[in-house]
Amino acid sequence: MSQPVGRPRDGRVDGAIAAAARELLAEQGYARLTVDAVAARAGVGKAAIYRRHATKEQMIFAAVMHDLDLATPPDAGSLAADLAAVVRDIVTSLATPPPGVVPGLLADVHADAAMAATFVGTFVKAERDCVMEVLERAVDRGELSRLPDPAVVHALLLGPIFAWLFLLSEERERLPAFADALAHGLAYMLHGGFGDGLSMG
Amino acid sequence: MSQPVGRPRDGRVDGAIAAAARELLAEQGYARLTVDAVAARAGVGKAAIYRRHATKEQMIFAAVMHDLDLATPPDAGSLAADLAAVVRDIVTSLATPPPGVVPGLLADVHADAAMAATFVGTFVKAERDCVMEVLERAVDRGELSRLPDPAVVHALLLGPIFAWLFLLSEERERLPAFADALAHGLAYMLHGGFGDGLSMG
Amino acid sequence: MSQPVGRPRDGRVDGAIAAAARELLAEQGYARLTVDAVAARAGVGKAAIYRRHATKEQMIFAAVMHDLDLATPPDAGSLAADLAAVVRDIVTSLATPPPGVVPGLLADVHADAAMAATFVGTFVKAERDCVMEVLERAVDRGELSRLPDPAVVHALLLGPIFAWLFLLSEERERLPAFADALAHGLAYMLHGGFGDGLSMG
Amino acid sequence: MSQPVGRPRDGRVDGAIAAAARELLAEQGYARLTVDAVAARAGVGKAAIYRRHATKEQMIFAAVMHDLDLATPPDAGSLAADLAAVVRDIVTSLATPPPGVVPGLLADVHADAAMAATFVGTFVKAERDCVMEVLERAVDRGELSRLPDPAVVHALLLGPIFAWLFLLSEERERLPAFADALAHGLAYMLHGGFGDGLSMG
DNA sequence: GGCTAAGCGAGACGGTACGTCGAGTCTTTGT
DNA sequence: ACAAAGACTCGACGTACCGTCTCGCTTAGCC
Repeated sequence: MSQPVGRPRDGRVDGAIAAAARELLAEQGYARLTVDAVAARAGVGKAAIYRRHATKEQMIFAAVMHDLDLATPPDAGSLAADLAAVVRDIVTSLATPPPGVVPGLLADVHADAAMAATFVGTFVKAERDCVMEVLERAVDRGELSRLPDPAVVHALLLGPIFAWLFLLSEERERLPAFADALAHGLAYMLHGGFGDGLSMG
Repeated sequence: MSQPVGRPRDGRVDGAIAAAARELLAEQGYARLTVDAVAARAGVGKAAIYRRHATKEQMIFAAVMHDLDLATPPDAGSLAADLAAVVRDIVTSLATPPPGVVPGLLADVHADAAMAATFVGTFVKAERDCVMEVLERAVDRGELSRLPDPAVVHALLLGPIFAWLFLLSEERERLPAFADALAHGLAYMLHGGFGDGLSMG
Repeated sequence: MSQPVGRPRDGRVDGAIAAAARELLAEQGYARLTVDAVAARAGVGKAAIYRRHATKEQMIFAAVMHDLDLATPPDAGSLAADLAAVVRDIVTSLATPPPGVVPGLLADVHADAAMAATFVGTFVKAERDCVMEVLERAVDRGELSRLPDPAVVHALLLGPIFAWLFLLSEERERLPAFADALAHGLAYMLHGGFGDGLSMG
Repeated sequence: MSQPVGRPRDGRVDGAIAAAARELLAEQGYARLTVDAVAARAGVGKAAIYRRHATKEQMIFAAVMHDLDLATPPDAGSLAADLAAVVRDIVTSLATPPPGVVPGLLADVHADAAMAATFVGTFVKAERDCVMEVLERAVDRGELSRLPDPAVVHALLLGPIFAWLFLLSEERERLPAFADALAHGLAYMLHGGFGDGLSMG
């Protein structure tokens, strides 16, 4: 391993950058965010940002994703309850960032293959693992006879929430009720055998 | 009504701009699209573009949205079959544009209130009308006892397709099968009473 | 000769264009003058302007030069008095247009060979004829023994006035006194034999 | 004094901009000069130009004026000889730049109050100092009894040269002879008392 | 009176340059 | 070697203006 030489990085700088980025995203929106503004707000040189992040997009990605809580929720006793917990986590992830940030980030992810790989390997995989765990619990419990395709279930959980917020621009007040109904409807579907093997994949 | 005065707009210019924009989106991707390049490709001055569109983003929006086919599909005899037809239209809308265009457009829509209003009033409303029509047919047919909330059904149709393509980056080959299963699963859910009154909306 | 066919030009349009151009030159300065503004002010289409003038510069040239009085002043009895009258005409030509117009016009003349030819053939030649006439009177009168080079005398009359106004930006109040001294100084010089044949040309 | 912070300006950039501008003025003329072309020729970004000059015109002004040699010529022993030396310097200043540059610059100077002030404070003042020095020498020598108004003498020196070149478009071959005659004629006039006190100023 | 040709105001057209802004890199001085 | 500051190249943006063209309409002379 290489011994670090010279002045070590100031750890407070990382935090200042992320905080400044989040503040400016909230104040001015995704499209109006500039690296110069982040540097100025953070009281930091632009070089300090580019020493840590290869591009502006990766800086934003890091700032927004920095503390996403994606641990699998504890066993709630039933598939429906477990799915409801997962859906609530998804809602939190999508509804917490300032408006415009999630669509902006998604566009940037699709414009850069490296970010796409990171995004799928980090965020998607973590969520997928939650889904997988919850489904396996249901099989173990005997609620489901076979393990459904987790990609399918994942899409059915994540997609409607995303659509509600960012495609249809429906009222956010109704989102918790919609999320809950989604979890129960999906459990009903899975109990009915949809999602098993051939019928869905 | 004010009768037009001065030289009228040349309709071929609108078409040339939209065509050039679509070509360049396909060839170079969303992020690399330049207004100058569109003007050059269309054989048009930049002024002609900015006379029609306030910003680059609105030009792209108009070019991509200009001829989306969102007519309600004919009655297929059952709710499941009708939903399958709607889902196929949605898949076509989302999967046809060159990669990166849909996420880019979505980000731009969320960065501009005027575009957001247009987007909801055009694309979303047209799709919503399809959904509504299909659900009313099912009620008329006696398949459903009550009319479900069309916003909920819309989110359940559109969201998973979008997630499959743009959030989860799942294989496009499996999309038709997934779309079909989605339509049938959703029909099963609606037959089961989910979406009626309190339980979902 | 070709018989004119079709609607004849509206003579009021020429006047309106020239008047609008002069007004806008006075209000906004040479560099800020636009053809659209002239057309709007004149209540005229741009085509009407370009039907009469090949370029913006020629339009300005015509508008500014439209009524320059360059008739040779009557015999005042002496070379000095005649020169003083010519100098007063030159002062009027140069000091009357709004500030910035003369330098602007001069730059345009030097940017376009056709305008340069017109300028020399019109304005310069008319002034040169005045100078020539005045010098010939002096020879006839016996004030001068030989005819000086009119180009030299012309430069010595016109140049200092131009310099006072546009190169040195000296006070305009002192210009009449300066012009008068110039005329007398020049007459003194010519009486002394400067300007004759070899000694000056 | 505030000590400089951040990266200092690269002095080579200033030189490259000025050199590129002068080259392009010579190659393409005043009207065809573009800022983009200057930047490209200088191997410099446009931002580097606009960091130094507020407008295209000020850039050209700086490029053309940057190294005008306006030192007072050494004492040549007589007023006529001193004036001849000053006139030669003026001829060099006016006849050296590519055609069209001097009129163009003059027009731009009159379109911008800030440039006008700089022009008078720099170029005019330096020339005026030369004139003043030469006249004082003549007074010290006893050639002149009183000091003439330097503004008047300046106008009489500079104006005819400018007129010869840019107003009358006379032959450049005859310019040296004209300049020499001008110097001697002016010396004759001054010796005769014109320019003293009341008679000229 | 009808026909033809050219004028008219209005404003869109292609093109070109402007001056600004942002991204990512580099070069200072300090610590 | 890292820090802040800020100049650097590059390239796109949206605006402005020029000179031309295209509308619908008016105004003349010639049949």
